[in-house]
Amino acid sequence: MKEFISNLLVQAANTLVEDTSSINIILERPKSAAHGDFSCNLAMMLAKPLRQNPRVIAEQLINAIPQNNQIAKIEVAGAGFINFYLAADAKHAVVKAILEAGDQYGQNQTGKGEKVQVEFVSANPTGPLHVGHGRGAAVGDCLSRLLAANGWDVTREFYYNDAGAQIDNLTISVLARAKGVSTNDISFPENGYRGEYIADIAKAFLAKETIVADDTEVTASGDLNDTESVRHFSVAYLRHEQDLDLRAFQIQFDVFSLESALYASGKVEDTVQSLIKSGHTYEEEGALWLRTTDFGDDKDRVMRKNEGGYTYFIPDVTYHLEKWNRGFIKVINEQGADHHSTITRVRAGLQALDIGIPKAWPDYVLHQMVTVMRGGEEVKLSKRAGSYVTLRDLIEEVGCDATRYFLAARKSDSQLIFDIDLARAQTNDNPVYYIQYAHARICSVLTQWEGEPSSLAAADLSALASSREAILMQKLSEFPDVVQQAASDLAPHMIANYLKECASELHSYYNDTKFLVDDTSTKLARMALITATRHILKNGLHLLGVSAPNNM
RNA sequence: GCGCCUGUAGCUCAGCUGGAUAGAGUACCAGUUUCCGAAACUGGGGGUCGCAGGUUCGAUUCCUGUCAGGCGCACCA
Repeated sequence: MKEFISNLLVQAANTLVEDTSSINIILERPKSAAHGDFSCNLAMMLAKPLRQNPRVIAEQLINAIPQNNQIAKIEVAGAGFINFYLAADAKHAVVKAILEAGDQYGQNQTGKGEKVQVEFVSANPTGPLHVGHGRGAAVGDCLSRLLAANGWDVTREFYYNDAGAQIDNLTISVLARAKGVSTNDISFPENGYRGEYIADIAKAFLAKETIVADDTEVTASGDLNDTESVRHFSVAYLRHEQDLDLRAFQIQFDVFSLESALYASGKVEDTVQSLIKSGHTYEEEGALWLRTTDFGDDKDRVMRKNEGGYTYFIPDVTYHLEKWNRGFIKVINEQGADHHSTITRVRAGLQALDIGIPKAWPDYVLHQMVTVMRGGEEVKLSKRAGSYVTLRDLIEEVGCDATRYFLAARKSDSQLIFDIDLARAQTNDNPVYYIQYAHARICSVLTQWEGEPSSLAAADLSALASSREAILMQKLSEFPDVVQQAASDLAPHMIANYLKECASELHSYYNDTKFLVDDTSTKLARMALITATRHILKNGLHLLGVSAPNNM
C-alpha cells in the first residue's frame, strides 16, 4: 500500500517537475487518526525549488493523482501535508494478508539469503554469566532472529578467550582454594577470583570429576602439581556452567570459537607475519608495535610484549580475519560498552593487513551497563559469584520470559535499570504479562467460538467498520515496517515497544466490542481480525524469544 | 585531560532518515464486570525535551559550545 501511494505521488510530481529522480517520497503514519492513514510532506519539500506556497503545490499534486478505488479521500492539511484516507477494502486487505501468511507474516527478503554472523556474549570462561552478559544475550539473540526474519542466513557465534592472562589467574585461584587457602588470606592471589564457584571447581578437581562442555570432555587429574590439568579442568568446568546459564536463558549458538585454537593452528603467528610484511610494524623497547595510528587509533598498540607473549589484540585481529575468510560480508559484534575501545583497534589491525576489508567492518552493537534494583535498592551481590548478580539468579527469580523482555526492551545505548519487583509482578504493571495476556485472551475467545480458523481467510470483512477496528488494523499493518526498521537499525527494542502498543489496541478493542455476537458475518469478521492480531503478537514475541501462551 | 554513550512528566522509558496539539506505562485522582478472562478498559491533572547559540518554511531530532551522569583510556581481556 505504501508503495502504491508512493507511485501515485511520483506520477503526480511528474506533472509539476521535470526531473523527479532526485525526489525521495517519504510517507509516514500520522500519530493522529484525524490526519488520515498515510501522510506526505512532498509539497513542503517542493516549495523551495518551485518557489510556491506549499498548500498550492499540494492542491496541484492532488489534482494530478490518478483516480483509483484504494483511496477514499485525499486532503491538504496544516502547512501543506497531503493526507490519504484509505478505502475500507484497502484497510481490510491487511487482515487477509496476515491470515494467509500466518507465522511468516512480517518477514521479508532484504538479506537475500546472504551470510551474516552475530557474535555475542563471548564471556571469558572465568566465572558464571552475569546480568551484563544477559543483556548481550537477549539483544544478540533478538538481533539474530530479526536478521533471519529479514532474509539473512544467520550464524550465532560465541568466542572464548581461553588463552590469556585471565586464565592463568583462574588457574592459580583454583589451586589456592584446592590447597585450602581462604580468599581472605594474605597468600591468596592478589587479583584472584574470589567467588564461591572457585571453591566448587577446586572440590570437583580434587574429586577427579569429568566435565563435558560443548564437544570436549575433561577429567580432572586431582593432582595439584599438575597445573595444566587444573587449567583445562577449570576452563571446561566454567564453560559447562555457562552452557547451563545459556540453556536456562534459552539461547543457542551455532559456533563456539576458541582463542586457544587460533594459537594451536598457527594462525596467530600467521597474522603477525602478515602484519610485519605489510610494513606497518616497528620494534621499540623490546616490544613489537603496530602503527594503528595510521588507521585512526589514538595511539599505537603493542603486538608482542618484551617478555615474548602476544597481547590479546593479536588473536582478536586473527579471529576477525578468520570471520572474513569464512565469507561473512556482514558481521555484527554485540558487546558491552566497556569494551568499546577495541573497535578502533580491531578495525585498524584489519586495515593494516591491506586485503580489502572495508574500513567500517565489522559492525558493532554496544550495550550500556545494567543496574539491578530490588525494593528500591541496588542489588550488587550474589552468593555464587560474589561481586556481581548472575544471570541464572535473575532467571530463577523472575523467569526467562520477563528477563529476556526487560533486557531487550531498552535501546542498547541507554543504561538499563532492571527492576526485579516489576519484572516479578504478575500485574498490569508488567509489560510482559500485558502482551502475553492479550495473546491468551484471544486464544480464549477463539476456543469459545469453536469455529474453524482456516475458514477465516475467506471471510467477508465488511463488518469491520468501527474506529476501534480501523485503529487495530492500522497497527497490525505497521508490523512488517517495524521488523524491517528494527533490523536495519539493529534495534530490537523497537519490537518490544511495538508489541506493547499492539496489545494495548487489542485490549481496548476487547473492552469496547463484544466479539461472539449472534450475527454470523459480523462474528466471523471479528474472529478474523483477532486471529490476525494473535499472529502478530505471536510472531513479534517470537522475535524477542518470549513465549506466547494460550492461557496463563 | 582525551574518546564513546546518555540527559524528555515524580519514577521507568518511547519518539520511526527534521514535520501537525511532544507520547506510553507507573504513581496520584475519578469511574467501568447480570455480557467473550478486571493480569483489562475509560477519563483527569502532571513538560522551559539539561542549558545557550547556530542551520531553515519548520528542531526533542542536525551542527557547535557548555553543564551533569555512566563507561573506557595497559607490554589485562
